[in-house]
Amino acid sequence: MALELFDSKTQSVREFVPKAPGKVSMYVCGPTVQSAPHLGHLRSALVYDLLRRWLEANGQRVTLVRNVTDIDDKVLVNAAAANRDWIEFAGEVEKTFDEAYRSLGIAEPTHTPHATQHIADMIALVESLIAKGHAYQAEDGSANVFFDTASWSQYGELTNQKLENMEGELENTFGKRNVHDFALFKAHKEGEPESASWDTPWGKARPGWHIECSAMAKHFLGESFDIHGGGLDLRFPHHENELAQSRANGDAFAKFWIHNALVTIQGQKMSKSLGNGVSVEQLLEVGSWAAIRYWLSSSQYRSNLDYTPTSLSDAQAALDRISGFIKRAKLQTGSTNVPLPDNFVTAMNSDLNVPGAIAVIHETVRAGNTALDANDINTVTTCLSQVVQMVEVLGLMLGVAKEIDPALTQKIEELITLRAEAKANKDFSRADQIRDELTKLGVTLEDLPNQTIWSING
RNA sequence: GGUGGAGUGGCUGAGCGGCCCAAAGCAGCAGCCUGCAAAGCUGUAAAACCACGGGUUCAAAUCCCGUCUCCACCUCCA
Repeated sequence: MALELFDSKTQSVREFVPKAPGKVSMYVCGPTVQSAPHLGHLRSALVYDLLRRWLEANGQRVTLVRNVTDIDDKVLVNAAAANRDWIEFAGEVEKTFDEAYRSLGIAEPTHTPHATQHIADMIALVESLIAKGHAYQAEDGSANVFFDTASWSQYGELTNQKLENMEGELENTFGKRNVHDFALFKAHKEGEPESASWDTPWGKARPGWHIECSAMAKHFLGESFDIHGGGLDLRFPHHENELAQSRANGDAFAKFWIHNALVTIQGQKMSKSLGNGVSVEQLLEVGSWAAIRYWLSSSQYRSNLDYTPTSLSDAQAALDRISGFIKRAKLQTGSTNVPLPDNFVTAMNSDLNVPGAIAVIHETVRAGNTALDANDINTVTTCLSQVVQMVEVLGLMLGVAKEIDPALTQKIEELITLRAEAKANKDFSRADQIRDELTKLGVTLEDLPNQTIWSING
């Protein structure tokens, strides 16, 4: 079965066929680096990481572009509030995103363009739009440049809206012809840093938010590409405007629009503006990065994902079940190359049903555990191989190879040996005493029929 | 006012016309294992009348109509 994805422009599930066989081009809206990431940003990045992994697992060569919006009103405002140079500020915030992505096992995109490095591309695109009659310099003579929504009859096609039904800004400001027109370039304002504007044919200005994605997508992927992704909250106006700009310019733009649903907390959207975001620091107090990744994968990407106090501990418990099987099975056998289970493939191909795919992992773990009990090594080998490969595709086992201080390892193993001796001598109070000691070190013991294995920090 | 989406067991969360008297995980319970166990495993066991009311169909959680509730977007947000 082929991969089917929900295209939010046509609002239908369609078979995904890349325009160039074997190659997939994807553009994903990355963060505006105005403040540190919260769960929602991580979910978004993870969704496209999973899509990319699945495409690659199926032999596609994926070119993934994820931009960084490093010039924007909020960046300037937040930098000023922190009394910092905005460029440094944006760079630092970006680092916190990179760090979180890396820790979550999200692979680096093929390209990570920054808005400030593609001003020339944007100017060229805007000049072209003006020449085609779809954009204009502000009526008030400022360096503001707007997209002329009235000139583009298909405006609203992405979100199925009509201009006359839309609420607009109450006041028509900055020299727009129409309240729904949106900025392509914003004129330099008094009090803003000189470094935050560029010389353009219309005067000193900085780019509007939407134009960067159109320009950078075209720069890296061409006029037409396969997939455009981003958070559901970007559908309008951001993606609608991107589409309008690019299409009005004559570019075919994205063939599939993918929108990931949001992370909620108590049923409400987690967002910077609501200030209810759960930060990475807060999460790491209750769970590991692996638990965060597992949890973020545990709902289909088009469903909301509600954060509850037990979310991460539930995820950690489920993950421990999988890693426990892998660890035990590896003591008995190795893994070989086997095909992924059909159910797993079907789930992944069904609009990236990752929770369905995870269910298959658990089913396979159960089968493997049963086989371990029955000493059925052939089945154990098959299950282990399948689990390892599925886990690999989903990138679930973060930090499996985490390093432990060799001296500590030695101490732990000595204690385990002493405990085994005590047990052999039926000195159980001594054995329990040693076990307590290990518990204090954060070590959990697991007594197997013929040996004791251990893990650290739960 | 407009445009989308959602309501499934104690919790999380799949399924979207028959394989569903509803996957999977967590919690719980029972059993196994164990010197014991806070660890591990298993479940032929238990737990959901799939928001509510109508309808279509041989067959509905899944389709249609109505009602209620909730969420998102139309302003910066993944």
